[in-house]
Amino acid sequence: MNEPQPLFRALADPTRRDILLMLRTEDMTIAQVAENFDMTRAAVKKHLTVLSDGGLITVRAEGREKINTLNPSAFAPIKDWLSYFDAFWDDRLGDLKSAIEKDVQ
Amino acid sequence: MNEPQPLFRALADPTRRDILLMLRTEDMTIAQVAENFDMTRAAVKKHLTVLSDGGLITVRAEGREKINTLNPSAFAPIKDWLSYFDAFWDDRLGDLKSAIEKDVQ
DNA sequence: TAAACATGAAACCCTTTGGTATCACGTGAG
DNA sequence: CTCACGTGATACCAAAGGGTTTCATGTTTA
Repeated sequence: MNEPQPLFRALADPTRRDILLMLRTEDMTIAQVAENFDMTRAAVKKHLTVLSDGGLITVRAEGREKINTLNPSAFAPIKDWLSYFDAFWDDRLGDLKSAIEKDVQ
Repeated sequence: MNEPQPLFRALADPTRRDILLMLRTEDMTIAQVAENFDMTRAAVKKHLTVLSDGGLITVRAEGREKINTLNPSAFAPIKDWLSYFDAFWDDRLGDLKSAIEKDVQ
């Protein structure tokens, strides 16, 4: 449970990763985000939906505009997943240590 | 340069993420990996190719077998990319600090 | 109220992707 | 040498993805 799939999916596209980088410095409307890309507002809106599905952004209405805000805490599951491979490092270092010790004898 | 796209792409599929987790404990042939999934060996081979393109595994021939080995150092670019959002945290905390100080006056 | 504006949503198109089945090829064991 | 075995590669298929166009809806503003 707590499926990280929508999160990994959201990060798999370079346009979406660029959007996230943009949103670090300021919240933006859909139109503002779209200004920075050579594609239609509709296409950008689709990307924003995927980012929202992944929990990476939150959207709030402000009059007729929708303000998109970065939600950096959503990166946690990815960091957690990556940490599985930190343990791997420890194991390998352990193996190396054992091998060396065995070799010394 | 040093495009992380093949890396993000490789991690976007749950089957490929599971393969990586398997390879933490031991190197495996294609057939061995395929035993753990309900799909053909050809399909698994495709996933392994994507993982190799992303630099996440290395493959060596051993007789008529191909041994797939995890390459955990390949995760570095993802960690680097994620660190862009650690800086964001610092910025926001700075903003909060400024807001509080202003509020106190 | 009427018109401009920001967005939502659906239909459609082409490409990519995850999967299959099939056949060819190098390697190992009788 | 033969034949089974592990793999590589290709053609093929259905579904998903990224994009466009078009139209509908709610919100300002003149």
